[in-house]
Amino acid sequence: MSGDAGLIPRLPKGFRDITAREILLREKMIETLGKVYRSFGFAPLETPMVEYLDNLGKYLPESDTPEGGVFAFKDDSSSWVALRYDLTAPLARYVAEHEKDLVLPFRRYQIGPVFRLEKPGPGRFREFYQCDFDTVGAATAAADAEVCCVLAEALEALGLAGNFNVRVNNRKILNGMAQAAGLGDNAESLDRASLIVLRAIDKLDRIGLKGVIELLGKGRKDESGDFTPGAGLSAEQISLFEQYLSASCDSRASVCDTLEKLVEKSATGLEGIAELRQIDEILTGAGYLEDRVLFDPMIVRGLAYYTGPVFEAQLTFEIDGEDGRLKQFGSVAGGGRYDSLVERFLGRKVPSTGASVGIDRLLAALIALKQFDSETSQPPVLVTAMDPSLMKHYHKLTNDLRKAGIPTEIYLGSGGFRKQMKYADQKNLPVAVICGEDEFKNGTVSIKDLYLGRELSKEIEDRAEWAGNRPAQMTVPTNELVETVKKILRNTPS
RNA sequence: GCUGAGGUAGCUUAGCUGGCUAAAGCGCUUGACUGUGGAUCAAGAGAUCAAGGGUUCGAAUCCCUUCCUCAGUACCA
Repeated sequence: MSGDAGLIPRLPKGFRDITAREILLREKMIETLGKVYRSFGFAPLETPMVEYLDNLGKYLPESDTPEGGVFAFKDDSSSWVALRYDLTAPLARYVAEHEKDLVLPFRRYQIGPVFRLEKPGPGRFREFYQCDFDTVGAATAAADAEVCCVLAEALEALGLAGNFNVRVNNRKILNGMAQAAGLGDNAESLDRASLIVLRAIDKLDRIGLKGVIELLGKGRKDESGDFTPGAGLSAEQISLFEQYLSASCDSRASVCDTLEKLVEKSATGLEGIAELRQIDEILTGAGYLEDRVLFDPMIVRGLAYYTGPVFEAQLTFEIDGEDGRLKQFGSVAGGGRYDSLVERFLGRKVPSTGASVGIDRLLAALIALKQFDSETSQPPVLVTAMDPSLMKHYHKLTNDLRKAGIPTEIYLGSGGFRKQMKYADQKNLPVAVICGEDEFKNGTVSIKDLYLGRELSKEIEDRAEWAGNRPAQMTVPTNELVETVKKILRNTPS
């Protein structure tokens, strides 16, 4: 808020700076996820952050201006380009463009930032990381089942075993319900009422059964007084959906049985059930039981391009929010089958399925679980610069430590020795190496264990004892520097 | 997008029925301590009270506009 030069430094809305600790944790996560993806045969791919707007499918039909939700601009030839808003649309472009060279089914994973021009919220930013994996050109339920396996393995590799479940539903069943209720009999495009119904079901966990039923009927007014118009269904139609909504997710088989009765009049719906049964069979055979993968009729997942099974991974624990309230993490990954995405380019369907892990929320969860806490990188040892004329020597000491694999920095700031110690303390460094005139003359260095010193200071009241007796400090011959520092670091909890 | 609540030193806040030089804690700088972090003590720096306009003799305080933040809600590939 100062801006003395008249220019106010500020970050664009919805973006954030990410600092060391989080970056290191994220890199570790990415490494883990990549390893799991590769173990299933997915190969990494990188596409650029920018694509032509029409390739992403985000343009307004009448004008050539972009639809909301994307960062778009014109390039030097006045073509509209946009920052990618997910990794699936670029994949479709890639597959269509290199169709002839690819061996199908094509498996790839991609990890990187995506951008959405939306209202940011807590934990929701306009730039965030996605870790996608997809299988392109595989139409069978085996490919869908595998997506569930990858998600389960990925979350377990991150140390979340027992703290998550993967939930599966099928868009064909949802569409079948709409048909059974006499809403839209068009399996491809949904009418207005069906849209509202699907959105309402998606909100079940947030607004409750009552809220959903209000949305199926006339509409719903929320706490803030805002009114959302409903689908305007008849009492009869609503009661059909009520049965759907009260379906629990016991065993996968029983979910299929329950839903089958509700959609028995819809061919699409029955198709969806059949697919789920196949997925169940494969998962069960492969040892992915209900403790890891559930069938959940309430999963809807956006409304865009999904054509079959849809997936969502949820964390099942809660943590204390800053305000003391319990906070749920909710969905950390999602995906589904999309058989029509490549069709825009090639004119024929290319059956594809996959999912995306949202790194940022997962990272927050892992931090909350203290999963990674002690594994951040080693903070550096500080070589202090007491006597400027010995700078050469300090660089030599620094180098010796660095060559021994110990991260080491040399003090480069201004100010006296006292300030240097304070610097080391404030940065929470573990060790300070001290070499003044005296040490240098004797061919020694002094090494201070700052961690131990911090502990000792709790007992010491007296300044003379603290400063004068040099607690937690030892002087050794210069050639013992590396060994001594190593020994101290071994005993320092990080 | 809609509804509501807010923006006062780096941070957390007080002041808000208009009235001395806008207050405190934490943090920061310096010294006591000329080669030693913490603790203690002392001194100091730091705020166009979010921005712009209006009412008034006088505005952090009242009114309008914009921006930003927070909560809920809508949309969301």
